Order: sequence, then structure tokens, then C-alpha cells
Amino acid sequence: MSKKKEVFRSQKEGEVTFYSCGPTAYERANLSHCRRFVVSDLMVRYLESRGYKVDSYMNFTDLDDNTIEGAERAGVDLTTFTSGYIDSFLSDIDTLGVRRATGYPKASDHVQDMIEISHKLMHKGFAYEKHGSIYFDISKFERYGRLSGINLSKIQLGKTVDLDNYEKDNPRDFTLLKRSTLSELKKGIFFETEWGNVRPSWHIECSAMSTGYLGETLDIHTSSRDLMFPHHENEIAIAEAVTGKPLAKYWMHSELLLVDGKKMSSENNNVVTLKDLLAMGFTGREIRFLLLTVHYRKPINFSLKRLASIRTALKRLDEFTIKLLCLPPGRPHPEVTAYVSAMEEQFFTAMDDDLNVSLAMAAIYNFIKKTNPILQVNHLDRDQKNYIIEKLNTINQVLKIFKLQGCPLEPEVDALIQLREKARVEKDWETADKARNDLAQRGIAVIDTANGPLWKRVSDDEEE
RNA sequence: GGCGGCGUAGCCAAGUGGCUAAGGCAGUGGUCUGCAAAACCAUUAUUCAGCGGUUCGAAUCCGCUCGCCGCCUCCA
Repeated sequence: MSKKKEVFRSQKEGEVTFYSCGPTAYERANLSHCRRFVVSDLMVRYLESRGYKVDSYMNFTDLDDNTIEGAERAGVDLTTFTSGYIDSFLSDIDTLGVRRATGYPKASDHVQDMIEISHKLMHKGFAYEKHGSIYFDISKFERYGRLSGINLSKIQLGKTVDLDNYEKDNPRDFTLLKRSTLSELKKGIFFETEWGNVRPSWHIECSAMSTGYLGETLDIHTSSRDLMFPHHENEIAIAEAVTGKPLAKYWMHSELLLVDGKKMSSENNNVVTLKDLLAMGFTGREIRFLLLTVHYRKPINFSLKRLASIRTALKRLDEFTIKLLCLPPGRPHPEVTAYVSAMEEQFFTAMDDDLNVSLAMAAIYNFIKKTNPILQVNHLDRDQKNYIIEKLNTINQVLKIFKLQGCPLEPEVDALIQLREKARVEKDWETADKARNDLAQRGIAVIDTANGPLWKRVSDDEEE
């Protein structure tokens, strides 16, 4: 709210309440959605790694113009329509390595709360009824605009909304409950109230769910920048008019995802979904890495070229962890422990400063640069190796980027590798190449090094 | 028109008053290698969009200019 970095303090010692605005269930997740998921995951994971217990919720908007129109067009009922998209969002979230939130409330399950809120706002004089719709009277809420810094008297009205469709007292007012249309009534999409049959608006949905699950004041409310005005401003107005208390202690907005410098959106006709990229052979992990390693308050300019360069960077990290995991114990190295602590300290210092991921990653790369030559000559004992793996694991709880599965492999794979090595020593290249091909068919790539061959899985699956 | 953000090497990107301007990708040179792949090492900005100012000292502060982007009341 201060628009500056502040030292984070939760309201309750050791616990954090966390809410992020979720997607509307009428389309597949595109990369903008994915960025929001990954950024809020990073925040939650980081808070957890710092010892907080995080109570996190993300809503699904499954009752609004888009979902109703989408269901209409698809010729199915609303719930069937939205639940398909909700399932696809949840599976995308898993693909991206996002830890599941405490809960994923749906707007349609909380309409009674929204009607209740509207009642309270009417009684307090913040809302009025007109032709069967309920509107929020912005002139009654003096603090309006603090989050986005807008000046209501200077904005241009009607630029993105057809004002003729509404009967507000003041065009700046916004809708709380909307009178149901005839076609909605016919399909049973309406809720009976003393003002007639209505359905809720987007803004009141988030207010109802965030305060409903997490109380009057949340510690952190997160979402992306473009929702700041009017959505969050309205969400604040509703919640604060009801409770008289701030809706959230901290607002964290992630920046946009761009394509050729333009916002990824259907108007710009440049939407890329997660599914598209998976179909092109990219993995959820690569996409996570792309979305994660740019600071959350900076725009990301998406391109396939960029994704390709992310892929090689990630490959290098993988080479390092594989070499480390498969390394047989050797002599102890005098300084490696100091390198590890330096990395750990730099990583957490950088992340403490408003999640400075770029700087945090540099700590890791610098460590790898120093440690690679040590690995090359097998100069680590068992304890040192385990210590490094343990610390990388700690970091990985936050980033979920490294592959830290063990080196052990199935006997038949091992046998093939041994066979190839034996053939190589005997210079029987035909047998050696055949073994290499057999391994490739099992999804195993062999990497020859001075310390003997390494192997890695070409596929990407790894459990948490 | 209002409000906000951004501009650092071929690309991505950290740094917001003072050590040699982090790090990644690509490039180049080298090491290793049966071949292949990979890896490893080294190297890559007298300069931070431009101009002017403040200062002993500026990528960092101030002013102006140029370029790009977002939001402006139910696209989310």
C-alpha cells in the first residue's frame, strides 16, 4: 500500500494468511495465468522456508459474464462448463510444480455470503438499488483509489465500458449484484433476494471469499498488476466498507507477461497456453524456470527463443547435480564447505530482499562454477557431498528447480553401461555403440567423463 | 488527457551515490574425447536511451527530450 518495500511482519507470530486472485473458468491457462501461479507459489514456498505456516487460498471465478456466455456457446450447463476448466487449471498447477494451496474456493459456492455483504453495505449506506441491481456508491468511500493512486475526477469515463448498459447514479460506481437477464432466469442462473433475482459481480466475489476464508485483514494479497484497478480497488472498497478494517496488510502485484512487447491477451491475439508449449515438447519445469527467474515486479517478454535459452541453462544445472549425485567419495576438499555456506547466505539474503531471484540464482551459479573443478578431480568426501545435497535441497524447497533424485539405477541399465565401458576398453566400438543405442531407447543418455561414465534420464518426472 | 512502470553487452538480467558494472544464454579460444554428445576452463560493456544539472565522485539524485508498455469502472 505504501508502494515501497517494507519489512514483512505477519499479524500472528509465525503464521501468514495469503490470498491470490484466481482465474476465470472459461479458458485454458495461458502463460499470464501461469506466471501468477508460479509467483504466488514462490511467495508461499519462501515464507514456508522461513518458518511460517501459510494459510493460502486461490479462488476460481465460475459465475460471471464469460462463464455464462461460454456455457451458452458450448451448449452445456454452467457447472459442467466451468468444472472442466477448473480441473484443467488444477492439473496445470501440478505441471508447473506449484504446491497446492490450502483451498480453492469457487464463487458459485459463496453467493449467500455476497448477498449478506450487499445487505450490510445497503444498511451502512454504501450501496443502492436501481432497477433490480445493487451498486456500490463510491462517493461514500473516501479512501477509494489509495492502492492504484488514481484520481477519480481525472479519469476518462466510458473508455472501456458501454455506459448505456448500466443505470448507475454515477458512472464511477460499480456493480455488486446484477439483475439476472431473461436467458439467465431461463437457465436457472439466479439467486432470489429481496431486490429480485440477481447474480453477483466479479468484485464482490473476491471480497467475500478472501475475508470469508482468512478473516477481515489478510497478511498478503497477491495478483497481477493489471487487476489493480478497478478490481482490487473495488474489492478493498467492499471489504473495508463492511469491516472498517484494511483488507490486506501487504499487496504484492506481479508484472505482466508480454509477447513482442504487448500484453498476452485475447485482444492482442497472442495467447500461448501451457498446453501449447507442452505439445511443443517443453516441460512444466522449463516453463516454471522461465517464469520464476525474472523478478516478479518486472515484465517478462516471452519468446520461444528465450524458452530455448532457459532450457540450456537448466540443462547445465542438471549436469551439475547429476555429476554431484553420481560422484564416488574421494578425498575431502578444504574449502568446499565455505563455498556452500556462501551460496546459502547469498541466496537467502537476496530472497529476503523482496524475492530478488536473479541475484539468488547468481549465488547458485557462482557456487557451481567453483565446485565444478572439484567434481572434475573427485575431490569431495562423503560428508561434504551429502552436505551440498542437503543445502541444495533446502534451496530447492523454495525454487523446485533442481533434480535431486539419487544416482542408483536399475540393474539392467547398470549392466548396459558396464558392458559399454568394457567394450570401449577393448575398443570394440560396435558393441559400445549398440549399448549406447539400447540405453537411449530406455530414455537414458550416457555422458563420458574422466571419472567414468555418467547417465541421466532424458525425461523430466521427479517426485517432490 | 490522467495515473503508473520500463530503457544496462547480440539476447536475458542484477546493481539505485564511491571497491575491477553480478550472473545466465549465444559467440570466440582452449582442455577432454574411438566416434558422437556432453562437460570443464578462459574470454566477451572505459560504459548504463539522449542531452543538461547537482556532487570531490552518478548507471544510481534532479530537469528536459526520445522510445516502449500497462491501467483508466464488470476482458480477466
